[in-house]
Amino acid sequence: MPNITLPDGALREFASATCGTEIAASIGKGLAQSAVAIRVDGELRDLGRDITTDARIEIITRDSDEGLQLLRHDAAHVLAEAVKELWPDTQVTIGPAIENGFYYDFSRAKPFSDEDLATIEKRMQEIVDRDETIVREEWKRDAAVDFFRGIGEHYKAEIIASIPPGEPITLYRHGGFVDLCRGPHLPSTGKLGKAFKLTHVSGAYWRGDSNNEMLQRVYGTAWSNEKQLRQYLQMLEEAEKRDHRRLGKQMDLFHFQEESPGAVFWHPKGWTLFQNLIGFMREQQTNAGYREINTPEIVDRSLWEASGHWASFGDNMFTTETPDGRVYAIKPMNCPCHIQVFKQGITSYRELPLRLAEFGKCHRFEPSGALHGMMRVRAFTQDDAHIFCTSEQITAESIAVCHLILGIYRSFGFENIRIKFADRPPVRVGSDIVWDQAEASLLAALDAAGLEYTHNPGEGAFYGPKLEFVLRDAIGRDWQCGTLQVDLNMPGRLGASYVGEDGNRHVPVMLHRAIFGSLERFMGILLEHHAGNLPLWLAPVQVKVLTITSEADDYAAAVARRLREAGLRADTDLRNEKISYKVREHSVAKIPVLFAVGHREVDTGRVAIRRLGSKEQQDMSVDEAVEALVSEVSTRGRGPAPG
RNA sequence: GCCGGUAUAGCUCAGUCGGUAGAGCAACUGAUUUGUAAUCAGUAGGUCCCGGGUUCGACUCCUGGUGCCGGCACCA
Repeated sequence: MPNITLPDGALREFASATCGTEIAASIGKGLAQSAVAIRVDGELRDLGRDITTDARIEIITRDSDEGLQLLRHDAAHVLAEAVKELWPDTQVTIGPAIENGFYYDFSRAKPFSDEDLATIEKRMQEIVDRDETIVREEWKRDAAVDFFRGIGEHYKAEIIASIPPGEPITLYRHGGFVDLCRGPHLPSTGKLGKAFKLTHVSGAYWRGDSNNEMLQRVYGTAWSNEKQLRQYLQMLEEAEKRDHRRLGKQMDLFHFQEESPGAVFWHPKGWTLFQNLIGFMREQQTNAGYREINTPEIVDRSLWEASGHWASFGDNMFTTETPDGRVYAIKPMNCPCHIQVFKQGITSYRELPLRLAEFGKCHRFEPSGALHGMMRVRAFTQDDAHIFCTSEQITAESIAVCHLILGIYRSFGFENIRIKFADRPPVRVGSDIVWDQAEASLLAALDAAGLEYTHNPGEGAFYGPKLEFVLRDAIGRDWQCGTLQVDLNMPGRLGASYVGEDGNRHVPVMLHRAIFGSLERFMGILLEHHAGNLPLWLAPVQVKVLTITSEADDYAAAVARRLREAGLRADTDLRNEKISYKVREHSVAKIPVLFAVGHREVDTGRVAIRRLGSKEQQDMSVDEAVEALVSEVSTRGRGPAPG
């Protein structure tokens, strides 16, 4: 006679063994329909599993985040069932729920085609219509391995064999399909509903290891109702319109071409924007006590051998051999060069922390498949800096860096920044004591700054732990931009030292930090974030003065001159075209401010102002307009104060 | 690098069975002097990604590259 406690504290008594389905039904018809699983004393379970003892429960519905995860997981199983029905000799492997959907990896000789995708989706629909009961079974390990080997599912057998002994093996069966799965699952395939769609196919390595064979992955999206599915597909369409590669063309900012894969050809407007980013960062850094330097782009291989990069990343460096037989690497990073600057002369502890910054152009021979617009390039500009300090100064400097990074991101309109803390990797240099200290310093900085973060175990650099500041592109792909790394290795390796209070030489700690990370990547994300509608202070062309008749040509030119004299980036459009044509064209080009001038404005000394994205017009004197814009630009990016 | 897809005018894209290519926009010329998201007419524009092959003939078929796109792996 189990007593069941509901989330609101209500107690219900059931005659004998009960189950989630029965409990949900006893509460209400709606709940019974939207129920997908049940949490019993904290453990997620199938609705149909018996509950024989007193328990605190919670019904998981398809509308909840957890329910949606289960729905997506079920979609993966139904996908696998469909594929097995259509092509029985295909082997199944794994199929988890992911953000927005699910995938399943299959092993088969022939990759899936787009036509196959449509066929599979249709069959999945049939399986949903069949409403097959999903049955949970507990198996013994060896029996399960034998079973899957027996039916030719060698990947499944391998997975089960690698499950630690003692852990329960559960299989789920629906229709003619059986899969190893921890569960839970929906009661039947019909519960999946119609709100799913297969989206694309791709290759994926077995167990995520590029030494293994490549499997065929099918991706899909799934939602709790069809309205959500429609909204998601619509969001993808909208996101495509703000793809930075498309905006780059539309706004005439940059291009790529075959002769230099992964390298940007900057056009005048794009380069203006690039310089605006650098100018802003330069000002912020100077205020934060950084000093700017510049170091060579081509450096003899011996320095890279000494730093350790030649051994670890030699294959990913561009190199050049000169006629005199020397081999140089085109720098993939600035750190070794910054240490050379630090090493000049003798540094006293009184000079620490010493913050050296560089807008350094780096080249990395990235794998061809990694290239992606401006987000992943082979030639890029880092807003790099290295802070040389004592170990006592790590935490304070780290806090300052975190504040600087977040304040700057906020200036560009980014509010939701994800921070990842990556700690010691299996292969690393330095003693555990030193690592303890480095990791603790970063964590202390995060705590002191009151920042939330996720933990990325084992993902730190070989020389030290790091924080990664991650921004998201238009369609939800994450890109690391800023970074803060504690390096207790390289300064010593390259012979850097300072004279301490005790008169002895000590090896300084080096903090690596970048805020944009790569200016190219940051600009890509910035463009997508604002859909190309850049804030006034960043826009390459801020004001366009449009004439309505040619009578206003001289006046327009004079107004544009006034704007430029006030420090604004302004231009005229004197063409013999209708005003609506000009408004459209410059709106498409994302010019933030349009001034229209005709005979009325000439007579009164005023301008008709139209802001991008608005249909409203404002009438102002030229003086008022210039003042308003100058004042708007001067508050550039200074958003709400941090904290 | 791996799996799949793809490459035609400045841009977006059509092009059937193998018979040397077309549209819209942009550009250019002319007309129009216009009041807030496309005025009209005309002109010009092509190594159909590159190399090799099959063929009387290749944008089209085969083959080897390269770039790009979507993933996977990688990302100091």
